[in-house]
Amino acid sequence: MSRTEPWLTGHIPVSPPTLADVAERAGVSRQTVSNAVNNPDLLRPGTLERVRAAIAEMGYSPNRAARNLRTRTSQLIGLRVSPVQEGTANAMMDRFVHTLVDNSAAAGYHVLLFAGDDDDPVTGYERLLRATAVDAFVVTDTYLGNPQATWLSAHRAPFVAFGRPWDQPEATHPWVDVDGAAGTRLATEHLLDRGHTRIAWIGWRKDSAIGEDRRSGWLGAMHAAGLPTTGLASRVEDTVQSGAEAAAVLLDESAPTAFVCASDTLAMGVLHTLWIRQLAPGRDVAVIGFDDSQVAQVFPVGLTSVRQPLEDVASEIVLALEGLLGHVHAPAPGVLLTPTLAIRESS
Amino acid sequence: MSRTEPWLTGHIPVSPPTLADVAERAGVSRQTVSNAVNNPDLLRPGTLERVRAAIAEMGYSPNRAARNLRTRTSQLIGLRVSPVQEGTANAMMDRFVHTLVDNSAAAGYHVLLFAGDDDDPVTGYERLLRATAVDAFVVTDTYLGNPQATWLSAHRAPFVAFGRPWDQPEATHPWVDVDGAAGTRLATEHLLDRGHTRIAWIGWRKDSAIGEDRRSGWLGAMHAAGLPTTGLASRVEDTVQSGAEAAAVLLDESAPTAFVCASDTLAMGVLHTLWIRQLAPGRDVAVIGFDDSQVAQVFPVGLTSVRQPLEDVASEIVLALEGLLGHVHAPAPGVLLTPTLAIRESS
DNA sequence: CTGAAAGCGCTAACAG
DNA sequence: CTGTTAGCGCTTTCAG
Repeated sequence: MSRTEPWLTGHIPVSPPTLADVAERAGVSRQTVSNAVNNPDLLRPGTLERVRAAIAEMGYSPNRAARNLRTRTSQLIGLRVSPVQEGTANAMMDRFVHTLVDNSAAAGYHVLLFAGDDDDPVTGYERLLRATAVDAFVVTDTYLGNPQATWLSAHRAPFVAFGRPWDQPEATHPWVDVDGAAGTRLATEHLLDRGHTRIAWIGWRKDSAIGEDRRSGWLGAMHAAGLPTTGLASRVEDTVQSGAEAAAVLLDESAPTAFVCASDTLAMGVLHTLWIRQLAPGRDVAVIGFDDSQVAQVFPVGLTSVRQPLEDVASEIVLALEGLLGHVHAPAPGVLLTPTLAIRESS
Repeated sequence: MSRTEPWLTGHIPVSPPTLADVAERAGVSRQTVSNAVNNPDLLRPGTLERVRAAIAEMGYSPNRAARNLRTRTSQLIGLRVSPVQEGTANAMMDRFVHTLVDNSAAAGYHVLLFAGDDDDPVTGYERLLRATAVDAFVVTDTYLGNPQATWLSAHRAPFVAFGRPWDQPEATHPWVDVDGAAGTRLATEHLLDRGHTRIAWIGWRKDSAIGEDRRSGWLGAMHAAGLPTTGLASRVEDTVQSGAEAAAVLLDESAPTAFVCASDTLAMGVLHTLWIRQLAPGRDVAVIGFDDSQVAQVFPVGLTSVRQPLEDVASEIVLALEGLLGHVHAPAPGVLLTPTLAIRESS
């Protein structure tokens, strides 16, 4: 592959070979070359081989634009990137994007990144759609109240969401999500196994559906174990500072021996408070975060964290996309995956 | 914009309007509509307004594939994503990609992500190039010895590198890079200002050009201050573990009061060793990392870190790309940007 | 199984 | 300043 192709050799840039060039060389019609590429079964073995040889010799690849124009597809999947949030541990998207790119490639798609500002999340989608620049979208930021999903549905644009349509039970679009409650349940049960009984929760404000979901896993596990939860829960903003303050208050008032947090960011706050109070994470007080971000992995003590199976999420999303675009009526409107626990020294 | 467009309203999906549709509605020829979009100056104000009204009414956008076929461009910039490295603090790419997407959008380009495996870094590029699927590439992983850059140059493919062609002085392609030596010099001088004199360096193996560059900044600043550096430098692998071990050895043998590290990952290792030895970062021993990763930002103590001006890198890259694609012979083959220091509690 | 004809939607090059 | 003509490279009919 890394051999120099004839048409790229010359010092004067020359346009790549076309179907017609290959056809002439192989002594067949253009159509036959097209078939050799797209429907090899239609060719007699001998012809096929001859055409293939010509293709290889000339370094031919079908022109994308021409094919797109003809087939009315682009083999492109749109993914909107929202502005980076500094100061949070959310490098999760990085991992997701990577696996999405890999999975899409296997299905013959590329990922097109486009910018979007959070004030008007819809216009980016609309432009690409009208220009028929992408075949479908992957929508990730469903936590925003999800105007994109609603808009895309209304406009019959193919898309798959990473995230459940929390507040729209009537939504029928395909989605893939991770069971946050199962994750925190896993975390809590892990701590119960370690002998902890006073396990605190630090999560987000009540208006976050994801936050409430994660909280319910902790609550359920505690109740199932017959343990009280009064005074052991806190709801704050997703910052290190808030996590640290919440931990301090909880330690003073309820003396928990372990913390389950809705995010790694909050868990870092807890670790900060422990450090100030000379408490050793994992030995004196256990801490578990959520997302298995790079911060959790690199942090010297090693932060135990709930890890989303993003590889599986990506592959399910691509599967759903293929269903959507293959005009196969996808059977599964929603897929819920279970996270795992990355256990480290902090628990 | 978020108003429902006529052609998207119906419950039966109907294809978007074409140039011809708009032309008919506006009572002009197709070419005039094309001009209204691409060369508005050519139209008489009255006609222009009439055409624009028709465009708005029908919700018309030029079909991308058709335009691409005709103009032989794709308005797409290819960016290869290599497999995620777990366990390192390198979320830098995240920030870079975001700013690249934003800057590209402003220039009328989208970013196409494609997968690449590190064993054969070239084939992904070749396929896209042959299919004329992208107009140009941005190459980021120049530290690999850079076979991509060489290959792309040889094949006269337009690309801009993020990273200098360290080992190829004869390279003529445009590149944008960050002055690592300036960054570590900044860090070292900051520590000197704070009264430190025994400042240690923990960096990478000698075969890393970037590593040697960063090391030279520390070395230069120390020498400029007339301070000795013997026994104060260590070269290890880029892992938390290695950083921790190197710090332990250096503390035992040379008793430095400050560390400058080639990466945040290594700095985390140093912090780990300090923590084990009950030394307070920033008070007992100062630590400075490199990259201002999320880890540095979120870490409870707050890790001072050299921050690459990725926004500027992205905008310079897009500038270079525009030069390349506009067939303007770009005047600047290389742009070197200076990093800043994000000062936190660890120093 | 192979070939010929047609056209996807757009814009470059002219002519009026 | 506007309209006509031509064709980018490909695939989808439909005949042979």
